[in-house]
This record gives sequence, C-alpha cells and structure tokens, in this order.
Amino acid sequence: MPSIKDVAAEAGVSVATVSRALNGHPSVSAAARARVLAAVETLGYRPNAVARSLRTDQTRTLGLVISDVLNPYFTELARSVEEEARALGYSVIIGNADERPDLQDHHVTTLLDRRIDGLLVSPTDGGSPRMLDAARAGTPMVFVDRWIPGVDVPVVRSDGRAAVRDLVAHLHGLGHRRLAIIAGPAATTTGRERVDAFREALAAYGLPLPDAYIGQGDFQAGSGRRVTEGFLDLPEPPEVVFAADNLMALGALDAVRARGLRVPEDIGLAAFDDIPWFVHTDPPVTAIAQPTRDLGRAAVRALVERIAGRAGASVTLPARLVVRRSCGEPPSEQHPPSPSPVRRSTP
Amino acid sequence: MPSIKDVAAEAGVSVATVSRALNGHPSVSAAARARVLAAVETLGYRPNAVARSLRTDQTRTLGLVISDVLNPYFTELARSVEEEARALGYSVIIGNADERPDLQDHHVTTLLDRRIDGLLVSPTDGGSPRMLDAARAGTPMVFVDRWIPGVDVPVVRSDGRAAVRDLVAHLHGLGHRRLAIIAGPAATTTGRERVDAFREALAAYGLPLPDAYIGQGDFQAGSGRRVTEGFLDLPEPPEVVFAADNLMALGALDAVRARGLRVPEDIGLAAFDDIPWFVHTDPPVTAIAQPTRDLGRAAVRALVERIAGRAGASVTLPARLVVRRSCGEPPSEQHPPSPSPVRRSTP
DNA sequence: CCTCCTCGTGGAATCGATTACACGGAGGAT
DNA sequence: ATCCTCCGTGTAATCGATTCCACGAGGAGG
Repeated sequence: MPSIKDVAAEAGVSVATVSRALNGHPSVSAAARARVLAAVETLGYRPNAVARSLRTDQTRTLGLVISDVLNPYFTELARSVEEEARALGYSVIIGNADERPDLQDHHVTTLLDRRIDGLLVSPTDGGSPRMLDAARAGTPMVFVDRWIPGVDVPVVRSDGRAAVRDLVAHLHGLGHRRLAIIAGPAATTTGRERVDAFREALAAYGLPLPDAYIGQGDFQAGSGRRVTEGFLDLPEPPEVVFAADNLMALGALDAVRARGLRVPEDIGLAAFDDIPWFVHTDPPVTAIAQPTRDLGRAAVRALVERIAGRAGASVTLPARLVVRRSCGEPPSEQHPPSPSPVRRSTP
Repeated sequence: MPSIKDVAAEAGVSVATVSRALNGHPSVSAAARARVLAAVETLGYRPNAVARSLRTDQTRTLGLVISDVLNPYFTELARSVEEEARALGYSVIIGNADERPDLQDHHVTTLLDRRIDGLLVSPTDGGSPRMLDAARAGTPMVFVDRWIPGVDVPVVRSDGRAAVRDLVAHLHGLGHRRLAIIAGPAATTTGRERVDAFREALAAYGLPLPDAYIGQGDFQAGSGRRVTEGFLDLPEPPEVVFAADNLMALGALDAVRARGLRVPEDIGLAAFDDIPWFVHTDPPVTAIAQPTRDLGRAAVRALVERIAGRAGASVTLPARLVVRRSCGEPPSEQHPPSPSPVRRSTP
C-alpha cells in the first residue's frame, strides 16, 4: 500500500507538499497540486488513517456501547447513531454489552485504547470504574437511553411517564384492575423508572402494586418467560402484564402460549419499546414507542458538541402510547380516532 | 493521558524496557518489571492502540460490511461475528450498507483507510471497484451470506436448496399449486439463488413458475408489500407467497392484512430466514432457518486464517425448513413428530 | 538598484509505540 | 588472569502522517 512518500516521489515534490495539497491548504501552487493529484490517482493512494490519527490526536470515530444489539430498539438506535455520525464525518464503533457489565467494561476499555473521540453509552449497570474514570478524566461522553445518576455527563433519553399514565388509563378504562409489571434490572435507570412510573400511575387510580405483581427481569426474553410463569402461578394472577421492554414481552408471549392461554382473553399484555413486529404478533401488542431515531440523532449531536469543547445539553423526548389489541377491546380501526388523548396505531 | 514515556520516567527505566515488560518479553528483570507495573498502576496508563498499530502494521480489527442491520438475520450474524472475533482477540467495526451500493462503498473505503486487518463482506451488489481492487491487492477478505462470482475470495454461506425443496414438498402436500416468490435483487447471489432453487423445486413437481408469479423485491419490507399487492391484483392470485427474506415477508403480511384477507386461509406465506418473532406472528410463519451463529463463527475463522497467510476455505452450511402455520394445516404440535423428512418447529 | 514582503516549498520534528543494535557487567571456562 | 557468553538495559530508527520553521525566488516599493 503506497504511502505519502511514494506519492511525493511520483509527483516530484516533498511529503509536506503532498500533505498540504491533499488537505486543501491554500499555499500550494496549482501546478504542484495537479501533479500530486495525478500521482495519487496513478498509485491509488489512500491516506493512512492510523498515522493521521496518531499525529492529529483525533480519530474521527465515536464509540457506542449498547446493552444488547439483538434488541430491535437498540439496533434501531445504533443505526440512527451511525447515520447521524456519518453525516457529521464520524465513524462509529459499536460495542455490544449483552447486558453484561464485564463485557461493557471490555468494550469501554477497547474503545478508549483506540482513542475514539467520544463515547456514547447506554450503561448496563451502575458503571464500571473504567467508565467513571474516563468520564472524570474528561473523555467526551454522553449517556443514551439509560444513565448513571451522579455522573456529570449529558443524558439523551425519552421520558415514558406520560405514556405510562396513558397506558394505565387505557387499561383502567378497559376494566382491568390487577396490573403487574416485569421490571428491568434495578441497576439500570430505565429498569427503575418504568416501575416507578407504573406505580405512580396506578396510585392515581387508587390501585396498588403489590410486590407479587413486580417481577424481576433482566431485559431478556428468558426472564420475561420466567416472570410470567410466576404470575400465572399466583392464586390471583394479574389481568394485565406490562413488560418493561420488548424482549421480555416476547418471553411473556411464549409463557402464555406454553400454558395454552390466550392474549388478551386470558391475560393482557403491554410492552415498553415499540417495534415493527408488534403489529404482526398474535395479537398485535400495545406498546409505548420511543422516538428512537431522534434519540440517536440528538445523542450524536450532543456528543459532537462535547468533543468540540462545548457543553452538550441533555435532551429528554416524550414517548407515546400505541394502542393495539393485546389488552382487550380492539380499537375500531375503521372508525375515526376516538377523542381520548390516547393515540391509536395506524398499521 | 499518560504515554509510555511517562511510565518510563515514573519507573526510572527506558521506554524500551516498559514496552518489553508490558509485552511479556522474557529479557526483563523481575525488579524492572515490577517497577513498570507499579508505574502503570499509579499513572493509570493504557497503551495507545493507534501508535501501536502504526508501528506493527496491524490493528487487530476486522471490518464487517453488511447489507442491512435492521434485518434481524444480519443483526444476529453481526453479533456472532463479534463474539468469535473477540474470542480470537479482534475487534469488529460494522458498516451498514442499507442495501445501497454507495454506502457499501463508503464503508469499505473507510475501513480500508483504517487499515483493518481483514474484511468480511455481504455484498449488496456486484461489487464496488474499491472492493474488487482490495481483493485483488491481497487484502484478507471473506464473503459471508452473499458473494460475488469470479472473485477469488472464500465464501461462507448456507445452502438453502434442500430446504427450499422441503418447502415446496410441504406446500405441494398441502395441495397448493399456484406458488409465487418475492425475489431479492438480481444483483445479489442470494437474490438469484433463492429464485432458482424455488423454480427447480417446482419443476420437480411439474409446476410452472410464470413470470407473473415472480415479484421483484429488494429485501426490504416496502417491496414485499408492493409485490404482494401486485400478486393479489392478479386475475388468478397465487395460493402461497414465498418471500426471499424476512423483511419482505413482513411487508407481505402488511399487504394481506391491509386487504382484510387472512393468512393462511386466503393466501399462504413462507419466508427465507427464520427469526424469533416468526413464532409469535399471526399466524406463526413457516420459514427456512439458516445456521446464523455458525455462519458468523466460520466466517471469522476463515478470515483469521487468511490474515495469518493461510488459505481460509469456503464453508457451506445447510439451511433447514421450520414448518409453522402460515401455509395452512397447523402441524399437530401435541403429537410426536411426523415421519416425513420435513422438520417441525418446537416453539 | 537595493530592501522588504509574500508565496511556494522543503527539511525536520513530532505523535507513541516497537524493536534492531550496542554496550556494560557478571559469571563460567580455560 | 583473560576471554567469551549471556543477560538486562538503553539509544535510536522506524511506521505515515501533519506542521513549524527556514529559505529562495520574484515582485513591489523606495
């Protein structure tokens, strides 16, 4: 692979001139520039990004550490992050933590070793020492979706409180009173928040959230299945199960089906995080949709601000309820939308 | 961020000794090694991978260019690639081409500029000049899932012919005779092969595959919808539609539902690429499953072989049919498996 | 005609590692 | 006692870029 020296030799100029010509530096004569460009063409030269990064101390690369790539929500997030980063001239290296703190740590370390310009993290847990050190040391960093309280890093996320209230209103309106939740890990903010929001919304209707109706999940399908089985084994099972993410909802669907029960007749189901497949499940699943694309975009913009040395503000975008049939009473999709504040899906 | 010089100063040795101590070189005294390690600890030193790469001319990084991250098949592939690469001490940078040749080109270029050690590609089209140049120039490279004929690069893929024959046997056994296919782009090998396999399998039963029953898709949901609408508008619509990937199947499901028709009563549906969601769609979708994890693993191993200067053989793994209910006659899941060679799903 | 500025260019330092080569000292062989 | 070997270490070259500084040529102004 030819280096800048080869180009210089071919063009009959010094490496300094080649570098200047290629970087659009003004003080290069038209003749020299033309010769350099010709040499680049004949040799098929491409600048070595590694060498350039070493010298300039910037890689034009962003790191993104997400909790679970197989979760369609994070896949979409990753995609929008890459899209926006590319538009801004950055590449993205994705690290998949698989909800495992040790893997998260591995990726953060690797990314930092590669001297990425900035780090986007959706923390799996309370934060590895390595990550907290990096944050303190001034590595440009932004949390997305989940965050770690007490760390001075901008957070880009969506607030599901209003949507959870809408959901509970919807469920209450359908006559459901015994509502259970499959929670995410307590170590994650989203895990805690969704339970809190649910509990508050229930309280507004004078409904309790007994401990037996709070199942501890880990954002993976398997835990959704196990927790749902536990709910079904209760002397008085819940009427509706609210899964704190889409994979646990999938697991819940598994569990219900394995018992030969039906949704929503025997038990209702709702999920946090909407995905295209929820339109086509049996039945279509009522879900809370996050503005995932916007989240990814905003996160990248905030991070790039930080890299540029500016503040990079936190952003909170609202989530919204998408009513489908999994909690009962199919919304009459042929009719005009109901006057209720709850929005309905248009599949 | 401290450099090797700082460590050397702190430990009272030269940078050479620090480097040797850190890389496990034998000729370093125990005392020096201890002092270096202590200095590393107090300074929180981490070697700069950029500088190391420049010197050693290897990045311990693999590039993976896939056609569409949002497709769960590729997401899973990417995950297994990363997993195996990590086990082998490599990082992976994923480039998402979104089925766009220009984007594919962009990622290949960027990856090559970063001097990745090897490239894994699932080509969107016939191959960009940049990619073909790289292959010819000897960049270690392996095609995965899709490939480009005539290029001397190992291919890791799965062969769906047998599974497609099983599928057609299954459909024929259910009494279906008018079978249509939503094809992938003709520029991709998988796009062409699946149509060919389907046509051959039909021929074995004396069934034709008229042009009207071959819809041109692009592996995205939207095209599945459009093609299916076309099929439904035919004077004699097909009895079963076979989508060449899971996203087009999703689109087909959309189209059928939009007409108020039902699967499988009004029209049957089958798909290439099985995904967890197909168990929970309405109805569960009969699909051809690829051994995605094994594919990813094998691809990385072949690539690492190439990087090591060895041959790195092509690998072809069989796909298998998973029968569900979307083509009619729900398999009786309570009964022992039928003696037919067609395997049945156990959800 | 001389001086000064500007412009284009090249030489060389630099980024942070790795590694070939040289060197000094200790220990064993003769 | 002398020489050789080996071990541990340091000096310096190197990877491929960017960029500071210096320098020569040419034009403008006095």
